[in-house]
Amino acid sequence: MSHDLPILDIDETVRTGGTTGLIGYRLRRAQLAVFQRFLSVFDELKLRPAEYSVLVLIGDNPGRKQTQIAEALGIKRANFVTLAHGLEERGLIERRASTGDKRANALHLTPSGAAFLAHARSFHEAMEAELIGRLGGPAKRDQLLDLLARLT
Amino acid sequence: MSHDLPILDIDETVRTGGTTGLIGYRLRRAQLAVFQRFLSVFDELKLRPAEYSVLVLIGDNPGRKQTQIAEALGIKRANFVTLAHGLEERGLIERRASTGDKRANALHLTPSGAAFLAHARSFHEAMEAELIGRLGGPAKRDQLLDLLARLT
DNA sequence: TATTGTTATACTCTATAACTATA
DNA sequence: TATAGTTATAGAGTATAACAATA
Repeated sequence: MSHDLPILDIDETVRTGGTTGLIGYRLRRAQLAVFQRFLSVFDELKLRPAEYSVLVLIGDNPGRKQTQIAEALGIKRANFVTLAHGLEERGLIERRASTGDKRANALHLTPSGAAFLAHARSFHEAMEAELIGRLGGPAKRDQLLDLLARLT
Repeated sequence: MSHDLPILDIDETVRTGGTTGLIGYRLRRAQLAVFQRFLSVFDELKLRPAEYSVLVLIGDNPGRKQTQIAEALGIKRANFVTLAHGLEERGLIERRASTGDKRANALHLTPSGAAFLAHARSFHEAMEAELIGRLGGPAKRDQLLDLLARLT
């Protein structure tokens, strides 16, 4: 892998000989490919990436306020409302009255939400295993996560 | 870097102890961070990532049809119309009548478009150098690009 | 005054269908 | 029949402002 290879290998008839950077471009391409894979795997569960991450966070941090979960995921609290409402309508989460602060909603998984999350997690783990395989093993995965962390 | 660290380090009060995968999540986070950096750097040029990639491709492949440039970048040809129109209105590109096929537009940079692109490239190269620094050098960058390619 | 959840709204990006003129 | 460019449109995702209830 050299930095002066063509940016594009999608269509061999269109190429660049640029020596400019391409980290952002390749990063975006890889992210889109992985997300596309996620979408197709989670299609039958009718679960979007953001919804899955919310369930994971609530499962690991029951009782938190909407603002806390939303901020941890980089979701604006205004947009989190619709997301949480959808999960609540599906019976996966509950918005209980918070003890102490009457403004806040304490988020919890319902029993069926916990079961659903366990199922979704197994899907995710299978996908992750496939990605690790493509990367060349767990050591390569750790290498990738380390490099990504340096960009964040 | 181990795989059973918390997914979230944004807010220490919200964490997961999950052993599930996080490649997609970290990939998305890193991609957003890099794109955010791109947006702030290219803000004064009033240039979006997609517009920049189009200019680069036209610069390296003058005379190509809209469809060819669009497909190479994963942009729908319907959405490419507005994008190309904006670049043309700014005097950066030209849509010339294609020789042979009267349906097609042959895309070219204008002289000022070429000068503008050279300027934008220098911005991009500086950003890329900064990213390489954060990664720990060119070897690390190549390592990252190699790993990303395996995911695509 | 500040914060929580909420509504309304707008802007970008992306996706599809359908049209026209050419091939 | 198929392709190139275009238009219209719809759906996500994301952003801000403003409000009522509560702190």
